[in-house]
Amino acid sequence: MNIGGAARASGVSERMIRHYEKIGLVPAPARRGSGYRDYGEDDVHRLRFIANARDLGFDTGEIGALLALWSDRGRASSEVKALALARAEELGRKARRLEEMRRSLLHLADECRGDERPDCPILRGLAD
Amino acid sequence: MNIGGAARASGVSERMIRHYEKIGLVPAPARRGSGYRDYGEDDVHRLRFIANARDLGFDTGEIGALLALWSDRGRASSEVKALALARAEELGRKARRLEEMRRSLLHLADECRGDERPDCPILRGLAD
DNA sequence: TTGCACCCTGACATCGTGTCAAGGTCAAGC
DNA sequence: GCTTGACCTTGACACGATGTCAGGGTGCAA
Repeated sequence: MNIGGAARASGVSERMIRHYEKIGLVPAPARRGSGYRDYGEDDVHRLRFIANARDLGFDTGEIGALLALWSDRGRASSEVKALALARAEELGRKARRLEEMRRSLLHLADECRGDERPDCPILRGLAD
Repeated sequence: MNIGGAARASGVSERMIRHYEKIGLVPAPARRGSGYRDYGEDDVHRLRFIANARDLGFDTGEIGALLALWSDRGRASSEVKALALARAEELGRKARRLEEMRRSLLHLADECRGDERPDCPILRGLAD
């Protein structure tokens, strides 16, 4: 399978497939005589794993760790669970931070009449 | 005031002050004979405004718009309010997305024993 | 005068991703 | 066999916000 097919099958863009290859997240595939990359089902599977992990907010370092665990038949599930829980914790922190910013903004907006007059507590709040 | 003083007074790093100057978010300040940038209170005030807006998650484009409204004595507060509400809405979307990712992860982790055995539904979930 | 803290510009790095350019390859249809 | 269009190759530039480093100039105090 060419890179375009692997991209369609995995949901990872060609650009990112080449990128993941460069940073070592996926192995360099075999090349045809033409120089074209040649992917198999295993490669696509690995790419889909990466796409899923990325969609869950893991960064490339964490994905690398997960892939290593995934390929390691002897790993303990506790390692994976620890990674997942740490990631969940961080996601929770980020979500709370965003929610806090949102409340601050809504609070400011609440006090703003939103009419034709220039007076606006939002700008005053930002200027403090 | 030199750039270091402005940085300390505003909470914006020297690096970012120069950056904001380059992209036009703050005016180029006067220079001393030595070439040193020379800042006044107004500059610091503007930088603090930027720091606050940035902390609320506005990107530089939005901050530029807010600054223009801030400096415009005749603006209608409705414009500012619209920007703030749109930003709040986007923050809410992001927070919900993070929360959703977090729940997915916790759900996977919940089904994982987290012991010495290699069997792990988290990895199986990622591989789908 | 010496030394230290400060300033200047410019460049490179990060991270994930897009896009473009210049060129090679392949398969289908004529 | 040749043309055409879709696909592949590498490399480079870009974003946005920020850090850091290098090489050199300035200002002030002891």
